[in-house]
Parts: sequence; C-alpha cells; structure tokens
Amino acid sequence: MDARSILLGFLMNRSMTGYELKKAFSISFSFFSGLSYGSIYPALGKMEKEGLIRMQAEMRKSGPNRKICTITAEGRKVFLETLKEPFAFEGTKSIFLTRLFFFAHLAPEERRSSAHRYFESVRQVEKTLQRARPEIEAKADRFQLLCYRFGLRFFEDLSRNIAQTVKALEKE
Amino acid sequence: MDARSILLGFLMNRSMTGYELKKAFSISFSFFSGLSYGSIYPALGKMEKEGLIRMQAEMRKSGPNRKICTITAEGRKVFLETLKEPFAFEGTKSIFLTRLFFFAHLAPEERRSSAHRYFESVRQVEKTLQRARPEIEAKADRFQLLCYRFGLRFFEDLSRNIAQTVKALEKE
DNA sequence: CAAACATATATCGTAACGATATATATCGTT
DNA sequence: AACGATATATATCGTTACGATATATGTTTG
Repeated sequence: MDARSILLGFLMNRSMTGYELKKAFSISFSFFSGLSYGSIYPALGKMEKEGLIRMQAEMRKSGPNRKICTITAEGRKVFLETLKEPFAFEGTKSIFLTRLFFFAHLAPEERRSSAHRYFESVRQVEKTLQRARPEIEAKADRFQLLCYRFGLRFFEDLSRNIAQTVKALEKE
Repeated sequence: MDARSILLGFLMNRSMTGYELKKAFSISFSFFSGLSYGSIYPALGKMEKEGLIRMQAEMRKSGPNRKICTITAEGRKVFLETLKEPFAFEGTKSIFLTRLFFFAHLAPEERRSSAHRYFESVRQVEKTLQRARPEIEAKADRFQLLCYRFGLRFFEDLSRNIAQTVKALEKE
C-alpha cells in the first residue's frame, strides 16, 4: 500500500490534519510503517485535487491555522477497493544483512562490535514496543492488536536470530 | 547502506558491468536487498564522475557493447569507511501489518482469504530460498553464509508468526 | 526461420525521504 | 518579565530509488 491508501485508511475513522496524521503513525504504527511530512502533504494535496478528500481551512485565533482533511464517498470507495486487492510478500531490506554480506572486509574486532551494537539497537526498539502496550491496548481494535502481538513476536524472533549470528561471529 | 556503497562492495572483489551487478543481486542477495537498473546505471554514472570507479567501454563484435566498471583506490577507501560506520535498526515496512491494521473494513471471509494468500506467498519465497542452498554454498564466503542462515531462520520465524495471526483470524 | 530468451545500457515519470523553512503558541525557568 | 525549549501546523526542495519502458544485438529452441 502506498502513502495515499494509508492516509485514506486513517481518515476512514475521523477527519484529521496532516500533523495529526503524522502523529497517528508514531503511536501504534511506527514499527512497521511510517510517513514523513515530505510524503504526507504532497499526497494530501493530490488526493484533494482528485476528490478523494476535502480540506477545510480553519482560521484560528489560538494556534496556527489548520487544514482539516475529510474523506469523501469516492475516497472511501477507492480505499476499500485497494484494501480488497490481494497482496504478496515484498522483499524486505535489511541493513544488518547488507552489512554482514561484506563483513570479510572488516577486522574481526570491528565485526563483533558492529554486530553487537546493532543487536543492542534492536533490543532497544523491542523494549520500546513492549512498553507501548497499555497505550496501544487502549486505542487499538481487534486487528490492530493482532498487529501489535505480531510485532512483539517479530522482535523476539529477530533478537534471537541476531544473537545467534553474533555468537557465530564471536567464536572465530 | 545506499545503492552506491552496495555497488562498490561488489566491485571490491572484481570488475563488473551494470548488467552483471544487477545479476549479482538476484542470486544470493535478493531476499534482503536489491537494486533495479533505474538505480544502478545512474549510481554508476555518478560514481565515475566522482572518481570512485572507472568505466572502460568495450566494443565487441559478438554481442552488445559493454562498460566494465572497476573500483579505484579512492572508491575502496570510501567503501571501507562506510562499512566501518556504526549502524542501527531501521524500521522495516510490512505490507502484511499495514493491511492487517485496516482489516476491520473487510468482511471476515475477505480477511481470512487475504491473510492466507499472503501466508502462501511467504512460504513460496521461503522454499525458493531453501532450494538456493547449493548455489549459495558454492559461492558465498563465511559471512555470506551467515546471511543465508539468518535468512532461513528469518523465514521460518516469519511463517510461524503469520500462521499464528491467520489462526487468530480463523476463529471469529 | 521465427519466436523467445539472454545480454547490455539508459532514461522517464513517479513516489518517498530527510532536511529545512516558516509561523504561532505554550510552558517552564531564571 | 524575558528567554529558550517544546508543541502545533503547513509546505517545499533536493535527492534517492523504483518500475516501466525503449533500444539493440546475439543465441537458443521449437
């Protein structure tokens, strides 16, 4: 799914500004998807032109002016069609494997420290996700909870997998 | 690592054409990284201008003309510097979780069939990777073998994780 | 002998990222 | 009261990368 479909997905529930859409990602969504403002605002602008959303400018006395985005009937239709399309595995890019692939060019000590530092960074993200549990459980629907649990297991597996690789690097 | 560093990494071992570089990906590298011609040729052109590689045009009587890329001393230096930089986890995008996140908008039967089809596509990639074993073991160095084994475990874990999610979708 | 496949390079439009610019409002602190 | 830091809010710019497409030659196969 491209940026536009994801934005439409969020707007299916309620109207939001570009800023709110960005925040929506950082809460429950960030560990498996994410969009920057450089993607959000151009996508919103295009979708308004195409009639998938409406944007109402709101002049406020308190705080900077906002543009509230509301999905149209056409937008809902397009989103649901996209969601119904079948989807298959997409090759995931791994910075760790890309680096490991060329590790022959590093000294043994550089390999070990580099891999270990990466392992720690993964553990850090894992812990952050674990701590987000109350926040996510308060807001998520049934399927978003499945996403969260998938994420927990994913990081558990990933940690174990990297640990095994680090171990293999250490006995050389 | 960006496209350029990966291309330099391959050129560390031997000189290659853009076409050969593309093929190098599809063998052992494709399941965790990959570049299209739309990335390769512009990146090679730029690196030649910057003096990281040399490109020798080869006029052949048999077959289309080629441009053989050779890494320079400066290119080797830049690659090794990049490889030595520390790296951390980068949020991985998952088409499965992005879809699952919005599954409330699908009918139960659509959810089940969609998730199951995705599961099958992952199994398919897993099997392809398993079958590539002899080919990879023949060419890979110690670290590239670690990449391969990481990949096998990764798909094993991923399959199990998706299967659990599919199971949760089925009992509703 | 034609079709299909493999070799080989290159560009175009589009999507997306990350950085940056701009502006207002609030909150804490000295 | 003044200051800096943080939060709210929109937008664009340069760059990277992808996927599709164009172009051309050579080889294999039905």
